[in-house]
Amino acid sequence: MKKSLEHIFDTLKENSMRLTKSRQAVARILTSSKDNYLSAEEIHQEILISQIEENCDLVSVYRILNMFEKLNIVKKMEFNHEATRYILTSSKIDSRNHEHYFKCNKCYEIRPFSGCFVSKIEKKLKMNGYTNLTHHLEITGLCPGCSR
Amino acid sequence: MKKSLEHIFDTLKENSMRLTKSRQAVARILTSSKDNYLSAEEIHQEILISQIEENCDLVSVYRILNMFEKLNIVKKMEFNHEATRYILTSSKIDSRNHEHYFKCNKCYEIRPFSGCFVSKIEKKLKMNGYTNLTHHLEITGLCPGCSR
DNA sequence: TTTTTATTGCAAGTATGTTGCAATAAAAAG
DNA sequence: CTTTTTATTGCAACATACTTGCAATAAAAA
Repeated sequence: MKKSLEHIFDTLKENSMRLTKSRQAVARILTSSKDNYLSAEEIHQEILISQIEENCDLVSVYRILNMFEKLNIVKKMEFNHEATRYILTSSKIDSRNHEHYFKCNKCYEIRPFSGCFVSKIEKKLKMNGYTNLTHHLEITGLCPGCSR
Repeated sequence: MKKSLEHIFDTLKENSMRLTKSRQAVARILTSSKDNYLSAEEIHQEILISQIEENCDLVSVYRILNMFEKLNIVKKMEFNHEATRYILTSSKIDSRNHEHYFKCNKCYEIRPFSGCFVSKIEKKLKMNGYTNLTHHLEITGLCPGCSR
């Protein structure tokens, strides 16, 4: 926890970005929340709730998150037409380099899964002249806990 | 072409929906356009361009498309954070029951591809207690034509 | 033709952002 | 430890992709 917060601060310094209260607040929420996938709106709310002294406009949260993405501190996760969610690149989920997720429709938990079957399809496409391929896979349903 | 247009009109009658000019216009664009995936905005534009006498508010296009979806005339395709696209359920693309698409970033053509590798993953998940599974896969890049 | 009521068009609202610009605050300079 | 510089912020406004309420209109029934 502490570690990744310090890491974010270091990254900001290395890129000569100012260590403002807003940036500290966003970083703190990202590293301390039990959810590892948060929307800008949720981060904004958590900042408001957690500490009265701290304040950060939603617009700034968006700007900070976009900057964090450029600095490779967070990764954007776009689930269909929902609000973009942000995940720390240093998190367990991302560090294993998962690109695919299962999302429960009831508890909203997001779980990554390993094994990318899509690469097989991409291989085929490449052989047929397709280039610059990227993909996005998303499985939804009910997780074991919510299925009971 | 003609056939599917008549088919839409029949479906409306069967469900005692009025055969209004707006609905005819949307149906006409859906069945006659060379694109088989159209957004509400695009359908609206094509109506405006194609025949001066016909007019249909964008709001109505949305309402009509939502109704068409309920009557199983069209299917919604949601590509990431882009505008929803609508495809005729009677189209070749849909009738083969493809669930996955390749979308070219240059010419914007959407091509379905067969073979669902994802079902293997879903099988695994089901064995582990997951239920009500659905998935969405999307591959983007450059098609052979645009790669040259 | 008249009547009924489903449908439409307009205005306004919602969600999820982005952008311009003056005010503020972080870091550098003195 | 002030003052200065300029990056950052907050507010208002704009953008996109829709949805909703309601009075006016038009499709179908009477």
